[in-house]
Amino acid sequence: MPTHRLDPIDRMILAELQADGRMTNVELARRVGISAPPCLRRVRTLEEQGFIKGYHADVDARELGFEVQVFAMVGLVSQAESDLRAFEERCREWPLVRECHMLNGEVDFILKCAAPDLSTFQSFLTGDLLTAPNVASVKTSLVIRGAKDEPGVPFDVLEERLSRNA
Amino acid sequence: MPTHRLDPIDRMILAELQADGRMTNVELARRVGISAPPCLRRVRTLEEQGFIKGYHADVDARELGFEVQVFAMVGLVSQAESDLRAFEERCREWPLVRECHMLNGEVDFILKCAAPDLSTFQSFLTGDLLTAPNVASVKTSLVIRGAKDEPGVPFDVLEERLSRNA
DNA sequence: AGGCCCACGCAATATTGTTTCGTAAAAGCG
DNA sequence: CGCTTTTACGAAACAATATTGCGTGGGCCT
Repeated sequence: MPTHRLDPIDRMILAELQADGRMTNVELARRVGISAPPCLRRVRTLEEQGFIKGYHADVDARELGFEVQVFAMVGLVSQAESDLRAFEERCREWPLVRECHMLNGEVDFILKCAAPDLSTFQSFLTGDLLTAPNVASVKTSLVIRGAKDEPGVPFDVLEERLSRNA
Repeated sequence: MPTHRLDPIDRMILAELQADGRMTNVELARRVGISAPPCLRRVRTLEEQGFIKGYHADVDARELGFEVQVFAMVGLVSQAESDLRAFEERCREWPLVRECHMLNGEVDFILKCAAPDLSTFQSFLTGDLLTAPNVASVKTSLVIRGAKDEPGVPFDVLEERLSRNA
């Protein structure tokens, strides 16, 4: 079990790498105010302990030809744990499904999907999702436009909170 | 206007950097089958042309103390363009709101929110979101657990599609 | 064919990543 | 209160990578 305690420098590192994941280590070290070697050690530790799960380029879906983005609200017939797991596993195998979250309330899952065009999504919807075992209902909403898409978490909220509890 | 045409190597680069945004350029070059200098030139071009919008570390929200993730479905009173813009602008200023997408159908916007705990989210909900001008209704759903969270777009779907149209 | 234009690869240099090591400050203990 | 242990830092040395400049070969138009 790791030492699960992050000091202010660790949090700065996470905030910087969340904002720019390709920053060089020397630049990162300069920004958080320590020299390069301990900075790199901290980053490696944060990766090993799972605070950093990975690094990803943010590609422009529309420019790449994925013009359709859809949120799908899915209700299941059975909410037995094994049935929930089975549905989640199916979602992992569908490449059009980018995110799958289990929710409370009347809807069981929300899916974020990306497709090159509407007909591709429609054939996925009718051919895969609606016909999957245990699926009771699906309500889809097309994304007209994106207004905000920030990665990860708001570190400023975290810092505020920590200074209050200090 | 750029030459908007991506060859197979460009798409490979995007796929690799989406999967691992911190890959070194020599490793990337090795994987896509060209030498390092032209590979770096391609990456720079993809960045300048906007195919790559940025790089981000994927941090573990729960480990960091953001235990609550919520989807909020928001309906507005007026859907006049200026009112839509005004609401979007407000979302950009709320740090708890990580994503904001405008939808078709009965719901106008879907918001993905992250908060350290339920009470923080509740005070945002009642103090900010519900009392914001022009907001008619908000339905929130807590995320019980995440089942899939893949970044970006499925490149294998794109390649399939391109080979069919060839 | 000839010439132009890209994009490539090679080689050289600048910058960065990584390991090693000595030191100093903080935490635990007699 | 002083000692040991632990932990993290920074400087230097080394390895690897990023970046630039340049020469070359293939596609393409006239």
